[in-house]
Amino acid sequence: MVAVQKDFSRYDRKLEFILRTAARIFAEKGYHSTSMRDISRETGVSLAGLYYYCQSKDELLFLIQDNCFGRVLERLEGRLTETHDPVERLRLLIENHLSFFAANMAEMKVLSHEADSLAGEMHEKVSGKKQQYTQVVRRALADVAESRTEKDRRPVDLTIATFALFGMMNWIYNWYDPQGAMGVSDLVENIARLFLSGFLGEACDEELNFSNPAEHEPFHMWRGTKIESMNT
Amino acid sequence: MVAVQKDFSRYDRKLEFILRTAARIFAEKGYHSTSMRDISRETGVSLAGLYYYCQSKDELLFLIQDNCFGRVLERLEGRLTETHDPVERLRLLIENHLSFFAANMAEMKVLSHEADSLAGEMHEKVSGKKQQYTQVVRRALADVAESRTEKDRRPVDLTIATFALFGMMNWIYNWYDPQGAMGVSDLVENIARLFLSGFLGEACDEELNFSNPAEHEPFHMWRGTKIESMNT
DNA sequence: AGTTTTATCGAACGTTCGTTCGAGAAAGAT
DNA sequence: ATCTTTCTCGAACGAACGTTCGATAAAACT
Repeated sequence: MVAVQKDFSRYDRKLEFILRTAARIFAEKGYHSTSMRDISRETGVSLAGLYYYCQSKDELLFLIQDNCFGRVLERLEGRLTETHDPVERLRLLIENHLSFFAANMAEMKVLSHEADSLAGEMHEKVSGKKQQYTQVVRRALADVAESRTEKDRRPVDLTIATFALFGMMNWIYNWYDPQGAMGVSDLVENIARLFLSGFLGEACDEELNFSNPAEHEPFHMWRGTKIESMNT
Repeated sequence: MVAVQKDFSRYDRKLEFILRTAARIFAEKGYHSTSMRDISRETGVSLAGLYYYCQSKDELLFLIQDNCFGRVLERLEGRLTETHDPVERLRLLIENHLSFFAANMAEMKVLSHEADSLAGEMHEKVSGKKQQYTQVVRRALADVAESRTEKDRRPVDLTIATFALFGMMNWIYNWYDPQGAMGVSDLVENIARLFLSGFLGEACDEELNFSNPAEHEPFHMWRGTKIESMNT
């Protein structure tokens, strides 16, 4: 019953290692096509041993999604306190989403692509966070619209705009290669530009403050250092 | 060996009925979570009987995807001959994609969501059509950009713009309800507006010719009439 | 040292899966 | 009416699946 720091940390780090590996395989072959034997093989943990760290395959998916959503939300809410300017806040939001996506492609792909692979309570909990996140984005868009005179604003439906933005951002798991030549900064700048002022339309670079592009340091959702093998 | 019209038609119509049902179930529960027994139950065709109409479960998915892509491409190429104005062509392209999507939600969801569920030759063939489609869209965007002076154009990366547009359009299966209050016209207008002139930015309604909204007649990919049950 | 807690695993269980086979019914042709 | 082709299906097969159990090893604690 006495949980010393070392034991607690050991268990947690190995669970995290399993989750990280599982996320990678889920992203590669899809949740339903991945077997517990796949995860066993890749982690080096025996098939039965996995069930010491989770109650079911479902729970692995849940832990990945819940953790992932928690981190994005957490970081977003921290960032949004930085400024009160609606356009700048929206740019922060896009930057937060895309840089986190790029730094955690596997987990975010699992989050986007396996949204309906859970059922029951677990599905409810993840869906709750998704709705919460959606509301934050919708609110941010509404703020931008309201900060404008009717003349400087496009007559775009708020719901469509919200999901269009999500579509632009979440679709990247279908084509973007984080290792490739195109950096996260390019992604953020282009998508923020596209969404705000469109493919044609007038410039808004001053407002978006793209003259000195921000640093986009990778933000990994897992705490532990990379562990190639967990053989003790 | 003598294939009379009636026999040929009978076989084809039943295969189509199976494909249509399979597409619906694939869309509902995902390809890998759908069993041949599910399809058997919903179609009323016995488990073994299904294999008279297809060689494998893979082939069912392939036939749906191949058929679906074929139809969109076919219709798009027909429509694109209507005009030479780049902006109008792009609007046509968006309208074509979204109205087809809305009229064939199940099939298009299967196309978007199960893009990597096939392997080997079948995957190659569908991927080929996808690349072809992507090229057409990319070309259309390039034409729009080239028709503009540098001043009237946003400095947006062509690859990012292409996939951002696909993201906006394909993401709708995650939220849009074709039976709901929001019509396809709303979808097309808003997304075309958003993509071309952005959430802020200047108007482009004249160019997009939104004053008299076009008719968006449902275009169903299957030829046959609706068949509730195939009991003969 | 001994005792308790934590961690690991081989072997197996029951289920479900995609697919096959051969017999037979239905439909069409002559 | 007879023969041929087209179509259907119950029953079964082998493989793979998620999960469990009891034994055992490793680690931590006293």
